[in-house]
Amino acid sequence: MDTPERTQIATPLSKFEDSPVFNYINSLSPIKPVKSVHFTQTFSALSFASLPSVFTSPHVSNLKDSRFLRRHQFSDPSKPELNSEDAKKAETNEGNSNATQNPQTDFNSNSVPDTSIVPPNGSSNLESRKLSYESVSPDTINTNKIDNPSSSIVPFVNNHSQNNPMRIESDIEGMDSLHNKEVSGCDWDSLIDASDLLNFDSPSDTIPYKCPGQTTFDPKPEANNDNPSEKNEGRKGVPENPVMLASTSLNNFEVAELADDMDNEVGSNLFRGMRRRCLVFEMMGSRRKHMEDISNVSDSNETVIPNDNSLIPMRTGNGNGNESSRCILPGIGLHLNALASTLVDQKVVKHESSGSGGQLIIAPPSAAYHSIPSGQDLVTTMADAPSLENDQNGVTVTEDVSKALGFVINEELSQGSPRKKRRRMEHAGENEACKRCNCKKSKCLKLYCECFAAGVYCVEPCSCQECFNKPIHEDTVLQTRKQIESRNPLAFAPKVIKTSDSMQEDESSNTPASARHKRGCNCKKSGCLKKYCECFQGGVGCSINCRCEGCKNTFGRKDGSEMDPEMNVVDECEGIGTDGRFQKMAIHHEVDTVSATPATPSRFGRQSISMISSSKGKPPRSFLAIGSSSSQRFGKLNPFKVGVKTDKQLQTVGEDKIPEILEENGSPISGVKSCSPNSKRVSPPHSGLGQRSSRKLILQSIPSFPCLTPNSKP
DNA sequence: GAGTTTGAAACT
DNA sequence: CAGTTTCAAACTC
Ligand SMILES: [Zn+2]
Ligand SMILES: [Zn+2]
Ligand SMILES: [Zn+2]
Ligand SMILES: [Zn+2]
Ligand SMILES: [Zn+2]
Ligand SMILES: [Zn+2]
Repeated sequence: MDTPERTQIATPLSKFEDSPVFNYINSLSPIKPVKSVHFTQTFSALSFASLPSVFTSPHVSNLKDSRFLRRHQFSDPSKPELNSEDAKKAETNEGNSNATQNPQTDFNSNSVPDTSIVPPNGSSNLESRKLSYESVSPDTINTNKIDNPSSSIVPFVNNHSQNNPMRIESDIEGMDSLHNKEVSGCDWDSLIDASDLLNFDSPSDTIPYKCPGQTTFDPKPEANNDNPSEKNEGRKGVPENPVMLASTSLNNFEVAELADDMDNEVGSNLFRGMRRRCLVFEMMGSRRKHMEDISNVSDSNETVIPNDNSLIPMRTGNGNGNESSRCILPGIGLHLNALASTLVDQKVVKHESSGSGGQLIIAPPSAAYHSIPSGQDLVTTMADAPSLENDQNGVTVTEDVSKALGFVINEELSQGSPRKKRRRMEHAGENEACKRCNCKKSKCLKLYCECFAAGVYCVEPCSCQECFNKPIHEDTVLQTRKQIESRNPLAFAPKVIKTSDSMQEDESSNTPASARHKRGCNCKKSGCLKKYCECFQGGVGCSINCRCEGCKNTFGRKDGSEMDPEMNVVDECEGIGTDGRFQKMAIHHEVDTVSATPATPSRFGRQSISMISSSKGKPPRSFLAIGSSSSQRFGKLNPFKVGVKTDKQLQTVGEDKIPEILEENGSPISGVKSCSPNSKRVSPPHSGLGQRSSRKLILQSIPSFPCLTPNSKP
């Protein structure tokens, strides 16, 4: 797969010089810059390949693979649609409470309808995936102009490359973010580590849509199926908008949560407006983004209105999303919370720092996201979420959103690691991709259950029996969770944490993979070479905490000998994964480096490689960071909004922080606060790296379920 | 898909 | 905390 993809990319690049399309596009759109930017954003993930080349060719090759993977992931994201739907619903609800209904129901319902779409995706071929890729991200742009995926790609790429340089110089901060994002985009790992924003951005922009597992390749189908239909039915320009929306909504959701907890005030009115913007954004597309970015102009309302309209249609169009929804359902979970918190922090920081310049400041992040819009998006997101929550209907909506978020998050995570997700498809990927647990006796109320362990409710794809891990039994679920947490506060914490022991810091360096399993493994017969080993499954080397016998962990033996991540990756991707599934965590220390300088290709590559993904779309398990404030969320919103990562990737969490959180977090708020401090660190724009890293930390910390839970517990 | 292996989770 | 049982995933065929 990789190879082919690369090939394609290469082709595009070469083409793009010729790119009649490019010219054509330029001529078409008055706002060239925007477009270019737009492309960039959208493409960023896709076009990455091209970008990297700009920076440095060497990495590119390595990155490409990962990038490709990412794309797939992105494209996969049929989920976004769901999000979009949710968003729509939310809006609709505001106006009318039709859509809403039951959160649970929504969950299920969504999943069901969605299904139809999914199947196609699942079956979709790699090629189709590719196409979807192109079509998906490009959608915005393509919609009108590019009919052919391949052609569209080329133009994008071209623009991207050209634009990028421009943007960077001009935008400065924004650029950084963007730039980073792009870079990071290329490597999910980096995203994860480095910037929350990045993560969000990429995922949200392109990616976030389907189930993690499924997603791998599905995207295209979605894009294809959805886009066309949507275009015709809903808005044209927006074919992909749904995705965008979805992502946005996700973001919003998170934000909203935070906002609620932290500051509702901030957003209410503004946010609402913002939120619409976001939608518009998505809908409108890149254009606006560009505009804003470049000119910094704030836009406003126009967009919003269209969005609404579009949104509605979108919702309808969700059909596509439906499939994703299935997958998504599973995903919803704690992850969301974690992400949300992260986002919130970021947002907060932004606001504070930026003040009037907010937009500009925001822009950078957004850049990562879309370009400028992102800033708005963020805001909007916040606003949206809150509004939703506030509104009773909102509850339902919220759930939906959360779901979407969860997915997104998942995807992000998964993406990060996943280079190899693609594989998951294998045969039935589609259906199974989403599949989750298969519990027979635990009633999905014990950690045996992957869904429960991941902090997410069981969904349709689950094959569990006598399942109590459903929204209907929220009380029971929460209660059980508390009990388990009381016994082991870290029970729902990510299994893999970033070890900062020796290092610190940012950049420093560190050893390559400084992540490790929180408890270590106890393998006796697997040699830590199979997924039986949680360390291996998490894509991390064994540590001193491991009591394994005959450890041969390719990610690193207890002491130290680390193997080449690549090897693992390769193996994982193809070799190990017979199934195709491998999950790895992405641990990045220095995404910055990467983003900032392509210079460290090798390192970068390795790191990025470090993560891998799993094949199937199973719930993330504990590896993933789960929703942090589950307790609150559970109480307030949905218990399991947790996002599920697609795979089981592990999330790295800052060890230091985790403990703190656990201890401190008496309440979700506290958790947030803790985050905020981090965010502050991050806030310093100038130090792109630093911020990212800090953000990363935040995320990590947040993710841990424990944070929230701890609160509940004495 | 059924059956086996495996190591974590749960229990004692 | 260790030993045992239970459990569902990972793996094998
Ligand atoms: Zn279960
Ligand atoms: Zn389940
Ligand atoms: Zn279940
Ligand atoms: Zn092991
Ligand atoms: Zn180990
Ligand atoms: Zn080991």
